[in-house]
Amino acid sequence: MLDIKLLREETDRVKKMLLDRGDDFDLDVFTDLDSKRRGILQEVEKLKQEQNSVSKQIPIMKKEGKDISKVLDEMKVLSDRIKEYDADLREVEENLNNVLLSIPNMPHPDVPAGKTDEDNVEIRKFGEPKDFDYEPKAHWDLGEDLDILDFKKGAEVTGARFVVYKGLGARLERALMNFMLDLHTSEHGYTEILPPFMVNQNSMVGTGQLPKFEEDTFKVKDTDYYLIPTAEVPVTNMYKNQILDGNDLPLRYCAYSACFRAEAGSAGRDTRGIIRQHQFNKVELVKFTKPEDSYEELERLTSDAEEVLKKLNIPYRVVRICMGDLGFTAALKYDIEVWMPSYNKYVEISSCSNFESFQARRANIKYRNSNKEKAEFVHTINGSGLAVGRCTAAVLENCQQEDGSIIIPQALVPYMGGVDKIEK
RNA sequence: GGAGGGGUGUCCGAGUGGCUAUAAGGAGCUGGUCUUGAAAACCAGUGUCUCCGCAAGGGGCCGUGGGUUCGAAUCCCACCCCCUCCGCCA
Repeated sequence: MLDIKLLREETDRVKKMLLDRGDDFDLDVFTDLDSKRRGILQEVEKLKQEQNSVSKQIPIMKKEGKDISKVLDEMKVLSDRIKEYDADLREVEENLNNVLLSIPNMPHPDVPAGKTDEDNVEIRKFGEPKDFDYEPKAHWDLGEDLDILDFKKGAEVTGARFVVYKGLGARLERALMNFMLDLHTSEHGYTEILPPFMVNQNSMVGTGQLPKFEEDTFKVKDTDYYLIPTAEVPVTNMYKNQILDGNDLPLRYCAYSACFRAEAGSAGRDTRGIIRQHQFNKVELVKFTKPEDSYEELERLTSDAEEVLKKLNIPYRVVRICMGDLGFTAALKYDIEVWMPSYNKYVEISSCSNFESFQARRANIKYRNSNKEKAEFVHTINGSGLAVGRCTAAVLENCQQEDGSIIIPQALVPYMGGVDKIEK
């Protein structure tokens, strides 16, 4: 959510932002509702002031033995009028709030212009894609041949876009999760969280998934609960409606969770393999920082996530996401893209974003350095560290041998119980 | 799932329709007095708001949302959360 003062005072700037993002939201809707609300408010508050002051007089007049029946009659009329205004106000405020929750974040000036992911700007690269002297296999073929990924069973047990990991495939996925969590907790200073995998609607609004992206979510029937699309949601909302001690900032958390996404609108994309599933594993990094530290912390978080691929020695690049591809909530975003031989290109494996105060304002998360100061909104930052399923796919494809076996990266071998190769 | 108890400001905690509840009292915090310095003691200040207003000022907020009333933290309804006991259960 943006500061309402910004929307009022710098309407043109916000309009330009919406245009740059390719968002078709009409800001005049906000302006109208906002002035309507203020109009009603000024009327009703005048009436309430009168009601309050007369109400204070009533017990005094009673005590003096005066006849107050006429005053009570007048007050009844006043009270009814206030109720009418309040009802109008409620309606306008509900609409206004929905509008506020539907306006995307203001991008940072460093966000490159552009409309699609084609326009994202490469920032740096690690490693070189291996030049196979044979036709490399895709991870779905490798996985089926080695009997470690079973797409047929996933489809039978549940449906399309679900997979069953078997044997060393399951072990590899679990090894990656543990490897990532250990790296971030013991070397990068994050505190591990194992959050609930369902959250209430309020939390989904807090981090920006709702109300706009309902069709991307899985909702649990007859409850207020949603399956989390990322651990960002429960972890960020741990501090909703709280004032944090500035001396404790930045807070750095890492969390494993399964993630659930309906992938509405992605029909036909990445239908083979484990790149785009309805359920996948992810280790998420989340930070709460002071505003002045947030961009430095974003850089650190991104490099913390990159470290996973460096240690696995798998090629990747980092891109800065352009205006049109930025997403609703971010002010600035880096994607880490891993080399995927079957796609013959780099594929997103992590998105690292600074939301500035956008989520903090929605979830009402503040800090103050001492109780002399007025509390201010924190900045929130998060990124995948990394998407585990995609990382499994990357290991299979990048570490494959001509005979279809997989050489496990050295850093993972201890997590594989000493197994250094997956073969038939 | 059943029965009972509870949710009040930074924290503890009082308050069951108007009678300084204009949220008591205490702790904490800030400033001061005293002191070589500190502690203690004493004095004073100290809730919040993405609410309205140029300001003066006004309004809202006692778990959440409705309602009753001239007037609600207080009464009514629904829901959420926490605690105790019972049942069920990995």
